[in-house]
Amino acid sequence: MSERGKEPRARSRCPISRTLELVGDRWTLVILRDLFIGKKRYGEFLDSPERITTNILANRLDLIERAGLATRRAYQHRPARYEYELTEKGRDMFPVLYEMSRWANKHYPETFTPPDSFTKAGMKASGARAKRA
Amino acid sequence: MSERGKEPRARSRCPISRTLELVGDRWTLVILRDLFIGKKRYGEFLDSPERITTNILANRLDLIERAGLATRRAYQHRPARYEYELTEKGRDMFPVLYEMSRWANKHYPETFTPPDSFTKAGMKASGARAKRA
DNA sequence: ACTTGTTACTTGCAATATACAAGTATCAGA
DNA sequence: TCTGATACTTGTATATTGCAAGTAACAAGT
Repeated sequence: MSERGKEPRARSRCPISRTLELVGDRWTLVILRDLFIGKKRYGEFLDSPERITTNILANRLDLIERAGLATRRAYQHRPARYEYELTEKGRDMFPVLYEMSRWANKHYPETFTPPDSFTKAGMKASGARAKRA
Repeated sequence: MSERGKEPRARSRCPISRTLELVGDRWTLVILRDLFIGKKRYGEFLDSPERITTNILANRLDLIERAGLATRRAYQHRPARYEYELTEKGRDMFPVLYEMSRWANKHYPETFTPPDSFTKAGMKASGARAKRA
């Protein structure tokens, strides 16, 4: 990947629109979810039940890194192997995931309730930043 | 529009994935945002600064209605004119929009802070449902 | 040495979605 | 009759997605 090039200017200054320009697709936030669960490696993301394809995964990992939501670092050289880790900016996305989760749990009974490990990990990761009201 | 046909089965039972299958695109949630602001009509959605195109708007309004996020009703016949209105299911999406807004406000200083009218309207619309823990 | 397996991708191609421009139908009002 | 408004639909080019296959660099087994 790694097609450089200026990112197109934002459609507007609306914060919702701005967020959607970054993560408004079917896959980016499921990778973020996996990172919150503690997954770090390419193969782990591939194993998720949604079955992301390899080209999309590679593309999204690149976008996620370039957007500063996660960092990539080699945990091994020769052959190079990488791990991805959420940044604070990425961790700050937890409340969005949390509210999506609550919404679906309310309106789609076939969805499962996230395990405490997710909720607690996310709460801790995003810290008091997740609080409000 | 109005291509019927069964909706494809969900990728997984994960509530986050399920939500993204519905609203995981660049436009659906900006239309929801407009509905929260109080916009009701086709032309009002078109006027938003993001400049949605007419075919996408028509498609999304159809999807939004079919998903039960809003209802469509004719406010006038001959010629038929319609207004869209959030359902409870749609109003329940407010916390997601709110958290997206907060996230972008924190990480993208060029985004504006939503007016109180948005926040209050949303809080009221989603009511105590948005509360908890 | 050769084969198999693992990891992290890339490449090719068809299908679908999006953007952009233009057109349509139905009416109201001048 | 002409202009304008509203709510779309249609056509076409481009971009994104999904699916299958291939690649590179090694490790371990036979």
